[in-house]
Amino acid sequence: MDWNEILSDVEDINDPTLYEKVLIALDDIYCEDEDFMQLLISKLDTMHVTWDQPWYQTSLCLTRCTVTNYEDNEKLEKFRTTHFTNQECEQIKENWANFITEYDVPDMLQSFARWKNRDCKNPSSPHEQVRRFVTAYLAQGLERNMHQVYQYVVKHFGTPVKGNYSDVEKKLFNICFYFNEKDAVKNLSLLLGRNPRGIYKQLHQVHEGKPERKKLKWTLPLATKFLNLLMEHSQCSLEELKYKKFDKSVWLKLESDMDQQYQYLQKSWYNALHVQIFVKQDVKINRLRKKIIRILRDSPYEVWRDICWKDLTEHFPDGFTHTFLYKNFTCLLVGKTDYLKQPLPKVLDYILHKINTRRKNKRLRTLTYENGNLELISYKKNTKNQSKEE
DNA sequence: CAAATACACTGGGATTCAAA
DNA sequence: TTTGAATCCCAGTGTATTTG
Repeated sequence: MDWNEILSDVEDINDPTLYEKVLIALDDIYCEDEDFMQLLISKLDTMHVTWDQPWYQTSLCLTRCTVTNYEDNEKLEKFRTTHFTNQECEQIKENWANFITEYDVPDMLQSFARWKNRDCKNPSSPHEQVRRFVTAYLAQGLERNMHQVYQYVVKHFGTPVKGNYSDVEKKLFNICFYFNEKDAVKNLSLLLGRNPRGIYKQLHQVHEGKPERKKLKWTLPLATKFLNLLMEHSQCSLEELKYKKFDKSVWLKLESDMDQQYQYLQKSWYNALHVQIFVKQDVKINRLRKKIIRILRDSPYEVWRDICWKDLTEHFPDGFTHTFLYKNFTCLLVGKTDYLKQPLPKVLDYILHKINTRRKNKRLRTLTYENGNLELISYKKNTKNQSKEE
Protein backbone atom coordinates (compact mmCIF):
# COMPACT_ATOMS: atom_id res chain seq x y z
CA MET A 1 0.00 0.00 0.00
CA ASP A 2 1.45 3.34 -1.02
CA TRP A 3 0.78 5.61 1.92
CA ASN A 4 2.61 8.48 0.28
CA GLU A 5 -0.04 8.58 -2.37
CA ILE A 6 -3.00 7.90 -0.12
CA LEU A 7 -2.06 10.48 2.47
CA SER A 8 -0.39 13.04 0.23
CA ASP A 9 -3.13 15.64 0.50
CA VAL A 10 -5.20 14.30 3.33
CA GLU A 11 -5.77 16.82 6.07
CA ASP A 12 -8.68 15.25 7.90
CA ILE A 13 -7.24 12.21 9.64
CA ASN A 14 -10.60 11.49 11.25
CA ASP A 15 -11.84 9.99 8.03
CA PRO A 16 -12.82 6.40 8.92
CA THR A 17 -11.95 5.07 5.48
CA LEU A 18 -8.33 5.87 6.26
CA TYR A 19 -8.38 3.61 9.27
CA GLU A 20 -10.03 0.91 7.22
CA LYS A 21 -7.05 1.05 4.92
CA VAL A 22 -4.77 0.77 7.92
CA LEU A 23 -6.60 -2.34 9.05
CA ILE A 24 -6.33 -3.88 5.61
CA ALA A 25 -2.60 -3.19 5.55
CA LEU A 26 -2.20 -4.72 8.99
CA ASP A 27 -4.17 -7.77 7.97
CA ASP A 28 -1.95 -8.21 4.92
CA ILE A 29 1.07 -8.21 7.18
CA TYR A 30 -0.50 -10.68 9.60
CA CYS A 31 -1.39 -13.02 6.77
CA GLU A 32 1.99 -12.82 5.15
CA ASP A 33 3.73 -13.59 8.42
CA GLU A 34 1.35 -16.37 9.35
CA ASP A 35 1.74 -17.98 5.92
CA PHE A 36 5.46 -17.94 6.25
CA MET A 37 5.29 -19.48 9.69
CA GLN A 38 2.96 -22.17 8.36
CA LEU A 39 5.46 -22.93 5.64
CA LEU A 40 8.18 -23.31 8.23
CA ILE A 41 5.93 -25.49 10.36
CA SER A 42 5.34 -27.79 7.41
CA LYS A 43 9.05 -28.55 7.54
CA LEU A 44 9.23 -28.92 11.29
CA ASP A 45 9.84 -32.67 11.28
CA THR A 46 13.09 -32.12 9.39
CA MET A 47 14.32 -29.50 11.81
CA HIS A 48 16.83 -31.00 14.17
CA VAL A 49 19.76 -29.47 15.91
CA THR A 50 22.73 -31.39 14.53
CA TRP A 51 25.46 -29.07 15.67
CA ASP A 52 27.07 -28.52 19.04
CA GLN A 53 25.52 -25.80 21.11
CA PRO A 54 27.22 -24.00 23.94
CA TRP A 55 25.40 -24.25 27.25
CA TYR A 56 23.94 -20.78 26.98
CA GLN A 57 22.12 -21.58 23.75
CA THR A 58 20.08 -24.37 25.24
CA SER A 59 17.60 -22.21 27.12
CA LEU A 60 14.25 -22.17 25.40
CA CYS A 61 13.27 -18.69 26.44
CA LEU A 62 13.46 -16.28 23.53
CA THR A 63 11.60 -13.21 24.63
CA ARG A 64 13.16 -12.52 27.97
CA CYS A 65 16.58 -13.14 29.34
CA THR A 66 16.78 -16.07 31.70
CA VAL A 67 20.45 -16.94 31.33
CA THR A 68 23.16 -14.90 32.95
CA ASN A 69 26.89 -15.00 32.55
CA TYR A 70 28.13 -17.31 35.23
CA GLU A 71 31.26 -15.43 36.06
CA ASP A 72 32.35 -17.68 38.89
CA ASN A 73 31.98 -20.94 37.08
CA GLU A 74 35.16 -21.28 35.09
CA LYS A 75 34.06 -24.46 33.40
CA LEU A 76 31.35 -22.65 31.52
CA GLU A 77 32.42 -20.51 28.61
CA LYS A 78 31.02 -17.01 28.56
CA PHE A 79 28.80 -15.37 26.01
CA ARG A 80 29.36 -11.87 24.73
CA THR A 81 27.32 -8.95 25.96
CA THR A 82 26.79 -5.41 24.64
CA HIS A 83 25.92 -4.60 21.07
CA PHE A 84 26.45 -6.92 18.13
CA THR A 85 29.57 -6.32 16.09
CA ASN A 86 29.69 -6.13 12.33
CA GLN A 87 31.14 -9.61 12.24
CA GLU A 88 28.29 -11.01 14.26
CA CYS A 89 25.74 -9.36 11.99
CA GLU A 90 27.43 -10.90 8.98
CA GLN A 91 27.39 -14.28 10.66
CA ILE A 92 23.65 -14.06 11.19
CA LYS A 93 23.09 -13.10 7.57
CA GLU A 94 25.20 -16.02 6.48
CA ASN A 95 23.35 -18.41 8.75
CA TRP A 96 20.05 -17.21 7.36
CA ALA A 97 21.29 -17.64 3.79
CA ASN A 98 22.22 -21.20 4.66
CA PHE A 99 18.89 -21.78 6.29
CA ILE A 100 16.76 -20.71 3.33
CA THR A 101 18.84 -22.87 1.03
CA GLU A 102 18.76 -25.91 3.27
CA TYR A 103 15.03 -25.69 3.94
CA ASP A 104 14.06 -24.23 0.58
CA VAL A 105 12.00 -21.34 1.85
CA PRO A 106 11.71 -17.76 0.54
CA ASP A 107 13.89 -15.01 1.98
CA MET A 108 11.39 -13.65 4.45
CA LEU A 109 13.31 -13.07 7.62
CA GLN A 110 11.20 -10.02 8.36
CA SER A 111 8.07 -12.16 8.58
CA PHE A 112 9.81 -14.49 10.97
CA ALA A 113 11.07 -11.56 13.01
CA ARG A 114 7.78 -9.76 13.45
CA TRP A 115 5.53 -12.76 13.94
CA LYS A 116 3.91 -12.75 17.37
CA ASN A 117 2.19 -15.56 19.13
CA ARG A 118 -1.29 -14.14 19.54
CA ASP A 119 -3.55 -17.12 19.76
CA CYS A 120 -1.93 -20.11 21.28
CA LYS A 121 0.03 -19.50 24.42
CA ASN A 122 1.38 -23.00 24.51
CA PRO A 123 5.18 -22.82 24.56
CA SER A 124 5.50 -26.19 22.90
CA SER A 125 3.16 -25.38 20.03
CA PRO A 126 4.55 -25.90 16.52
CA HIS A 127 4.92 -22.14 16.06
CA GLU A 128 7.11 -21.87 19.11
CA GLN A 129 9.11 -24.93 18.16
CA VAL A 130 9.82 -23.41 14.77
CA ARG A 131 10.74 -20.10 16.31
CA ARG A 132 13.23 -21.75 18.61
CA PHE A 133 14.77 -23.89 15.91
CA VAL A 134 15.28 -20.99 13.50
CA THR A 135 16.76 -18.89 16.29
CA ALA A 136 19.09 -21.70 17.25
CA TYR A 137 20.09 -22.03 13.61
CA LEU A 138 20.84 -18.33 13.37
CA ALA A 139 22.82 -18.47 16.59
CA GLN A 140 25.32 -20.94 15.19
CA GLY A 141 28.88 -19.74 15.56
CA LEU A 142 27.90 -16.84 17.79
CA GLU A 143 28.92 -16.37 21.38
CA ARG A 144 25.41 -15.27 22.21
CA ASN A 145 22.45 -16.80 23.96
CA MET A 146 19.14 -17.44 22.26
CA HIS A 147 17.45 -14.44 23.78
CA GLN A 148 20.14 -12.11 22.45
CA VAL A 149 19.99 -13.54 18.95
CA TYR A 150 16.22 -13.44 18.85
CA GLN A 151 16.10 -9.87 20.07
CA TYR A 152 18.69 -8.89 17.52
CA VAL A 153 16.69 -10.46 14.70
CA VAL A 154 13.47 -8.84 15.86
CA LYS A 155 15.11 -5.47 16.07
CA HIS A 156 17.10 -5.48 12.84
CA PHE A 157 14.83 -7.43 10.56
CA GLY A 158 11.41 -7.08 12.17
CA THR A 159 11.57 -3.33 12.70
CA PRO A 160 14.27 -2.10 10.32
CA VAL A 161 13.02 1.47 9.85
CA LYS A 162 15.09 4.06 11.68
CA GLY A 163 15.54 7.78 11.75
CA ASN A 164 13.17 10.65 12.13
CA TYR A 165 9.51 10.27 11.31
CA SER A 166 8.37 11.44 7.90
CA ASP A 167 5.19 13.47 7.48
CA VAL A 168 3.36 10.42 6.21
CA GLU A 169 4.46 8.44 9.23
CA LYS A 170 3.23 11.20 11.52
CA LYS A 171 -0.15 11.11 9.84
CA LEU A 172 -0.37 7.36 10.27
CA PHE A 173 0.62 7.86 13.86
CA ASN A 174 -2.30 10.20 14.43
CA ILE A 175 -4.73 7.98 12.56
CA CYS A 176 -3.85 4.92 14.61
CA PHE A 177 -4.09 6.76 17.89
CA TYR A 178 -7.35 8.41 16.97
CA PHE A 179 -9.17 5.24 16.03
CA ASN A 180 -7.69 2.66 18.34
CA GLU A 181 -5.44 3.99 21.03
CA LYS A 182 -5.25 0.70 22.87
CA ASP A 183 -3.56 -1.16 20.03
CA ALA A 184 -1.91 1.87 18.47
CA VAL A 185 1.65 1.10 19.54
CA LYS A 186 1.45 -2.48 18.36
CA ASN A 187 -0.18 -1.51 15.09
CA LEU A 188 2.17 1.34 14.34
CA SER A 189 5.22 -0.72 15.05
CA LEU A 190 4.02 -3.25 12.51
CA LEU A 191 2.79 -0.72 10.01
CA LEU A 192 5.86 1.51 10.06
CA GLY A 193 8.40 -1.22 10.70
CA ARG A 194 9.68 0.65 13.71
CA ASN A 195 10.81 -0.27 17.17
CA PRO A 196 7.87 0.14 19.61
CA ARG A 197 10.01 1.91 22.16
CA GLY A 198 10.14 5.08 20.09
CA ILE A 199 6.40 4.99 19.61
CA TYR A 200 5.83 4.70 23.36
CA LYS A 201 8.01 7.74 23.86
CA GLN A 202 6.05 9.70 21.31
CA LEU A 203 2.88 8.64 23.07
CA HIS A 204 4.26 9.77 26.37
CA GLN A 205 4.96 13.16 24.86
CA VAL A 206 1.44 13.41 23.52
CA HIS A 207 0.13 12.93 27.03
CA GLU A 208 2.71 14.75 29.10
CA GLY A 209 3.93 17.37 26.69
CA LYS A 210 7.52 18.23 26.08
CA PRO A 211 9.58 19.02 29.15
CA GLU A 212 10.58 22.62 29.31
CA ARG A 213 14.26 23.25 28.95
CA LYS A 214 16.00 26.30 30.28
CA LYS A 215 19.25 27.60 28.96
CA LEU A 216 22.11 27.31 31.34
CA LYS A 217 25.29 29.25 30.84
CA TRP A 218 28.11 27.56 32.65
CA THR A 219 30.43 29.89 34.50
CA LEU A 220 33.04 29.23 37.12
CA PRO A 221 30.81 30.29 40.02
CA LEU A 222 27.96 28.18 38.69
CA ALA A 223 30.23 25.16 38.26
CA THR A 224 31.46 25.73 41.79
CA LYS A 225 27.94 25.84 43.08
CA PHE A 226 27.11 22.63 41.25
CA LEU A 227 30.20 20.85 42.53
CA ASN A 228 29.59 21.86 46.12
CA LEU A 229 26.01 20.70 45.91
CA LEU A 230 27.07 17.41 44.36
CA MET A 231 29.48 16.78 47.21
CA GLU A 232 26.88 17.74 49.76
CA HIS A 233 24.10 15.57 48.39
CA SER A 234 26.28 12.56 47.69
CA GLN A 235 28.22 12.84 50.93
CA CYS A 236 31.44 12.37 48.99
CA SER A 237 34.78 14.11 49.06
CA LEU A 238 36.04 15.59 45.82
CA GLU A 239 38.27 12.61 45.14
CA GLU A 240 35.41 10.18 45.73
CA LEU A 241 33.36 11.82 43.01
CA LYS A 242 35.69 10.52 40.33
CA TYR A 243 33.93 8.03 38.05
CA LYS A 244 31.16 7.70 40.59
CA LYS A 245 27.62 6.92 39.61
CA PHE A 246 25.08 8.65 41.77
CA ASP A 247 21.71 7.51 42.82
CA LYS A 248 18.81 9.15 41.08
CA SER A 249 17.75 10.77 44.32
CA VAL A 250 21.00 12.74 44.32
CA TRP A 251 20.29 14.00 40.83
CA LEU A 252 16.75 14.95 41.72
CA LYS A 253 18.03 17.10 44.58
CA LEU A 254 20.42 18.77 42.19
CA GLU A 255 17.62 19.27 39.74
CA SER A 256 15.61 21.27 42.23
CA ASP A 257 18.64 23.16 43.59
CA MET A 258 19.92 24.15 40.18
CA ASP A 259 16.47 24.58 38.65
CA GLN A 260 17.54 22.52 35.67
CA GLN A 261 16.65 19.05 34.45
CA TYR A 262 18.91 16.50 36.02
CA GLN A 263 19.58 14.74 32.72
CA TYR A 264 21.14 17.93 31.48
CA LEU A 265 23.21 18.33 34.64
CA GLN A 266 24.29 14.73 34.41
CA LYS A 267 25.50 15.27 30.90
CA SER A 268 27.39 18.41 31.81
CA TRP A 269 29.07 16.61 34.66
CA TYR A 270 30.31 13.55 32.79
CA ASN A 271 30.92 15.30 29.48
CA ALA A 272 32.81 18.28 30.74
CA LEU A 273 33.21 19.14 34.40
CA HIS A 274 34.38 15.70 35.46
CA VAL A 275 37.17 15.78 32.90
CA GLN A 276 38.14 19.34 33.64
CA ILE A 277 38.49 18.64 37.33
CA PHE A 278 40.09 15.20 37.35
CA VAL A 279 42.47 15.32 34.42
CA LYS A 280 45.64 16.68 35.89
CA GLN A 281 47.67 17.58 32.87
CA ASP A 282 47.92 19.82 29.88
CA VAL A 283 46.02 18.15 27.07
CA LYS A 284 45.80 19.34 23.52
CA ILE A 285 42.58 18.20 21.96
CA ASN A 286 44.00 17.31 18.59
CA ARG A 287 46.68 15.17 20.17
CA LEU A 288 43.98 13.40 22.05
CA ARG A 289 42.09 12.78 18.84
CA LYS A 290 45.17 11.41 17.11
CA LYS A 291 45.69 9.05 19.96
CA ILE A 292 42.14 7.80 19.59
CA ILE A 293 42.82 7.23 15.91
CA ARG A 294 45.92 5.16 16.74
CA ILE A 295 44.03 3.07 19.24
CA LEU A 296 41.19 2.44 16.84
CA ARG A 297 43.57 1.50 14.05
CA ASP A 298 45.11 -1.16 16.25
CA SER A 299 41.73 -2.47 17.36
CA PRO A 300 39.71 -5.27 15.77
CA TYR A 301 36.81 -2.90 15.15
CA GLU A 302 35.59 -3.07 11.55
CA VAL A 303 32.98 -0.34 11.44
CA TRP A 304 32.12 2.71 13.49
CA ARG A 305 29.37 0.99 15.43
CA ASP A 306 31.74 -1.70 16.64
CA ILE A 307 33.61 0.82 18.73
CA CYS A 308 33.14 0.30 22.43
CA TRP A 309 33.82 3.74 23.84
CA LYS A 310 33.86 2.63 27.43
CA ASP A 311 36.83 0.41 26.69
CA LEU A 312 38.76 3.31 25.19
CA THR A 313 39.10 5.14 28.48
CA GLU A 314 41.58 2.48 29.62
CA HIS A 315 44.11 3.99 27.26
CA PHE A 316 43.84 7.46 28.72
CA PRO A 317 44.97 9.13 31.92
CA ASP A 318 42.77 9.27 34.95
CA GLY A 319 39.78 11.55 34.71
CA PHE A 320 38.65 11.06 31.13
CA THR A 321 35.16 9.76 30.61
CA HIS A 322 34.07 7.83 27.58
CA THR A 323 31.37 10.34 26.80
CA PHE A 324 33.97 13.07 26.64
CA LEU A 325 36.12 11.06 24.25
CA TYR A 326 33.12 10.22 22.14
CA LYS A 327 31.93 13.80 21.99
CA ASN A 328 35.30 15.22 21.05
CA PHE A 329 35.89 12.68 18.37
CA THR A 330 32.46 12.53 16.82
CA CYS A 331 32.10 16.26 16.34
CA LEU A 332 34.56 15.89 13.46
CA LEU A 333 32.06 13.76 11.61
CA VAL A 334 29.47 16.50 11.30
CA GLY A 335 28.30 16.63 7.74
CA LYS A 336 29.59 13.18 6.89
CA THR A 337 26.61 10.97 6.23
CA ASP A 338 27.97 7.58 5.32
CA TYR A 339 30.42 6.95 8.13
CA LEU A 340 28.30 4.25 9.71
CA LYS A 341 28.59 1.99 6.70
CA GLN A 342 32.13 2.67 5.62
CA PRO A 343 35.07 0.59 6.82
CA LEU A 344 36.52 2.11 9.95
CA PRO A 345 40.02 2.86 8.52
CA LYS A 346 38.45 4.98 5.83
CA VAL A 347 36.51 6.98 8.39
CA LEU A 348 39.66 7.42 10.45
CA ASP A 349 41.52 8.72 7.40
CA TYR A 350 38.80 11.27 6.94
CA ILE A 351 39.05 12.41 10.54
CA LEU A 352 42.83 12.58 10.45
CA HIS A 353 42.67 14.68 7.34
CA LYS A 354 40.24 17.00 9.04
CA ILE A 355 42.48 17.36 12.08
CA ASN A 356 45.50 18.12 9.95
CA THR A 357 43.85 20.70 7.79
CA ARG A 358 42.48 22.90 10.49
CA ARG A 359 44.58 25.35 12.39
CA LYS A 360 43.10 25.48 15.83
CA ASN A 361 44.44 23.14 18.40
CA LYS A 362 42.57 23.82 21.54
CA ARG A 363 43.71 22.89 24.98
CA LEU A 364 41.55 21.13 27.45
CA ARG A 365 40.54 23.58 30.13
CA THR A 366 41.32 22.12 33.47
CA LEU A 367 40.17 23.25 36.85
CA THR A 368 41.46 23.10 40.36
CA TYR A 369 39.38 23.09 43.50
CA GLU A 370 40.68 25.03 46.43
CA ASN A 371 38.98 26.46 49.47
CA GLY A 372 35.58 25.60 48.13
CA ASN A 373 36.15 27.26 44.79
CA LEU A 374 36.93 26.11 41.30
CA GLU A 375 39.68 27.92 39.48
CA LEU A 376 41.06 27.71 36.01
CA ILE A 377 44.55 26.27 35.64
CA SER A 378 46.52 28.10 33.03
CA TYR A 379 49.22 26.25 31.18
CA LYS A 380 51.94 28.40 29.74
CA LYS A 381 52.53 27.95 26.10
CA ASN A 382 55.60 26.05 24.93
CA THR A 383 56.48 24.52 28.24
CA LYS A 384 57.66 21.02 27.48
CA ASN A 385 57.51 18.32 30.15
CA GLN A 386 53.75 18.69 30.69
CA SER A 387 51.99 16.62 28.18
CA LYS A 388 52.30 12.95 28.73
CA GLU A 389 50.07 12.20 25.81
CA GLU A 390 52.68 9.95 24.25
C1' DC B 1 1.34 -24.17 43.12
C1' DA B 2 6.06 -23.09 41.12
C1' DA B 3 8.59 -22.74 37.03
C1' DA B 4 8.91 -21.47 32.42
C1' DT B 5 7.70 -18.61 28.84
C1' DA B 6 4.81 -15.45 26.16
C1' DC B 7 3.61 -10.29 25.17
C1' DA B 8 3.22 -5.45 26.70
C1' DC B 9 5.34 -1.84 28.66
C1' DT B 10 9.12 1.24 31.01
C1' DG B 11 13.72 3.40 32.61
C1' DG B 12 17.37 5.45 31.16
C1' DG B 13 22.02 5.56 29.05
C1' DA B 14 24.03 5.68 24.26
C1' DT B 15 23.97 7.38 19.76
C1' DT B 16 22.75 10.17 15.86
C1' DC B 17 21.98 14.33 13.43
C1' DA B 18 20.21 18.83 12.26
C1' DA B 19 19.93 23.42 13.89
C1' DA B 20 21.78 27.05 16.81
C1' DT C 1 31.81 23.37 17.10
C1' DT C 2 28.38 22.79 20.41
C1' DT C 3 23.88 21.70 21.80
C1' DG C 4 19.56 19.62 22.20
C1' DA C 5 15.93 16.78 20.49
C1' DA C 6 14.88 12.59 18.72
C1' DT C 7 15.76 8.05 18.33
C1' DC C 8 18.06 3.65 19.37
C1' DC C 9 18.24 -0.22 22.18
C1' DC C 10 19.74 -3.00 26.49
C1' DA C 11 17.86 -4.53 30.43
C1' DG C 12 14.61 -4.89 33.04
C1' DT C 13 9.17 -5.33 35.29
C1' DG C 14 4.21 -6.79 35.25
C1' DT C 15 0.97 -10.11 34.11
C1' DA C 16 -1.19 -14.07 31.67
C1' DT C 17 -0.94 -18.85 30.23
C1' DT C 18 0.72 -23.55 30.16
C1' DT C 19 3.12 -27.43 32.02
C1' DG C 20 4.39 -30.71 35.41
